[in-house]
Amino acid sequence: MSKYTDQILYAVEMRGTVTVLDLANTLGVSDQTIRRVSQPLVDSGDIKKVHGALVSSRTASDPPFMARMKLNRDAKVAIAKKATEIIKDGDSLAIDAGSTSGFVALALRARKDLNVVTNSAFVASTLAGIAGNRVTMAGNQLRDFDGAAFDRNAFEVIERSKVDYVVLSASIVNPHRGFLVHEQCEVDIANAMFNSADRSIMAVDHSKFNPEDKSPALCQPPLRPDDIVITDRQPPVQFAAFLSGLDLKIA
Amino acid sequence: MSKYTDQILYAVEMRGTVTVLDLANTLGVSDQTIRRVSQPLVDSGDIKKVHGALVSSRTASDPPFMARMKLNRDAKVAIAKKATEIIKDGDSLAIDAGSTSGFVALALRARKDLNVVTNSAFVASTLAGIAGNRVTMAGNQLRDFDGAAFDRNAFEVIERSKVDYVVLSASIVNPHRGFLVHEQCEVDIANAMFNSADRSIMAVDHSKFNPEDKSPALCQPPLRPDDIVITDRQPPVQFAAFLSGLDLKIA
DNA sequence: AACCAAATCAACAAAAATCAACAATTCAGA
DNA sequence: TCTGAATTGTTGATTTTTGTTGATTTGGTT
Repeated sequence: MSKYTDQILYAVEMRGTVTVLDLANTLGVSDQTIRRVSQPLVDSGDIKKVHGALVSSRTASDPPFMARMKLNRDAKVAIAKKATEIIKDGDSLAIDAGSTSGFVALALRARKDLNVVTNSAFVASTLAGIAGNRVTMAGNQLRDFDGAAFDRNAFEVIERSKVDYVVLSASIVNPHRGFLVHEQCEVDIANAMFNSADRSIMAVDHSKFNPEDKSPALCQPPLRPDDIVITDRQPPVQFAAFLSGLDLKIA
Repeated sequence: MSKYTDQILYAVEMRGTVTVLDLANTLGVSDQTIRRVSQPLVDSGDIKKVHGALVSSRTASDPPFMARMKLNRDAKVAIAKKATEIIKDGDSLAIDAGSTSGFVALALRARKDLNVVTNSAFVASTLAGIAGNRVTMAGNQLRDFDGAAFDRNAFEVIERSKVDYVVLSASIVNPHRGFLVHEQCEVDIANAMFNSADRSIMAVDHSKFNPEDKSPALCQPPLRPDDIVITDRQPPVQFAAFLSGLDLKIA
């Protein structure tokens, strides 16, 4: 039993399977430590081990929300880690329902005493597990494919909140139109969160920076000066003007 | 017993695990003091100690959510599987926030087009991922250790629902008093769900059938004739009278 | 079969946590 | 004010854990 045991068990149960390197990254320790600490868990049959990863010894047929989170996983993990360097214990924050935000929520399990309001059931259940956190789920009716709520209750709850940070995500970044998503309801929630927050953190991986992309999309609220943009690679030069004045962090 | 004992106990119970240095920091004393003061607590078994941290050793009646998910896992998996034989695609159901219910939710990922209302963020995010499901999260304010909601919104949402089945769980089964849980708010939610449902499914593993257990507890709503009880072993003979008239299924 | 990259393992050095002993501090009661 | 018990911080020795390095194994590919 080590101080990492609980977190390893949680990650394995939650995701069905986690690579050793992934765990090492999120817990901020070396891969060797993960191997050492997980050895007793494997011996006692709590979890199983395959080459490269730890897997839940439960019936191996339930990769929940995380399955969809495979895309650009490394980039998102890095971005999420960066976000935890900004957010401190005890901070209050709103988190949207994007997949990158899901990784931020997982990484934020390393923080404590957080005040969280989110419209994503995944984010809510991820962070509610940490004793000391106060988590508020905004909304009742969940969208089927990602468990996010966009009903009236969601807006009411968000609008009566006041938070230090809002963590937002985007599907596309366009040098002229800004951060874009596909659904109006997502923009509306983002706006409500944005207005409740002192400062915004926009988390987008490099694949979203596509100057050519002309697909129809809707604009997220324009960021304020000194709002934070976290990404995993230096964005193309076309975005220089658009990003000037923002606090760009490369994970 | 020192002036810090309460604070240490509180911190450990709240957070599940706290590093010694962390505690020293927040209490404004040296690490050595924390070790000295926590030593008697460790000796008396109130908390446990690992290298670098103190961890909660809460007894089986009230462990953190994820720990409970490990307890009697095989039994719960079997029970959950049985539940999926009763519940068909397209059914509507309410699910409470017990740990056995968490397994039922995982097993129900094999069903589709379900209408689900639950006050557990874990259950909600588990089932929201399935295309075709309509999932409603009842409640906004989540309890920290298991992500369950018991606020007014939870009751409002449940009370305006109408479902085929309610999946309930219990902490103890007593031959005279019935199915018991520890918190009044859990009973209240169970009652609300019970009243919204045509038929109840009570999911309890064999370890809960303890005729001796006298620990204080509150009664779940009394089941109606032909309501279903799923468990993993034939209950002791003392329960025969209590279970008569119910539809007992052994997984 | 041979090859490569990634993962694992073993072993040692570095870092962190623990423990024991002692000095400094607090504070109640004479 | 003084005394002595109890508590706390500090120091250095000891133990445990962790990171790193390099050799070895594994899984997959040509």
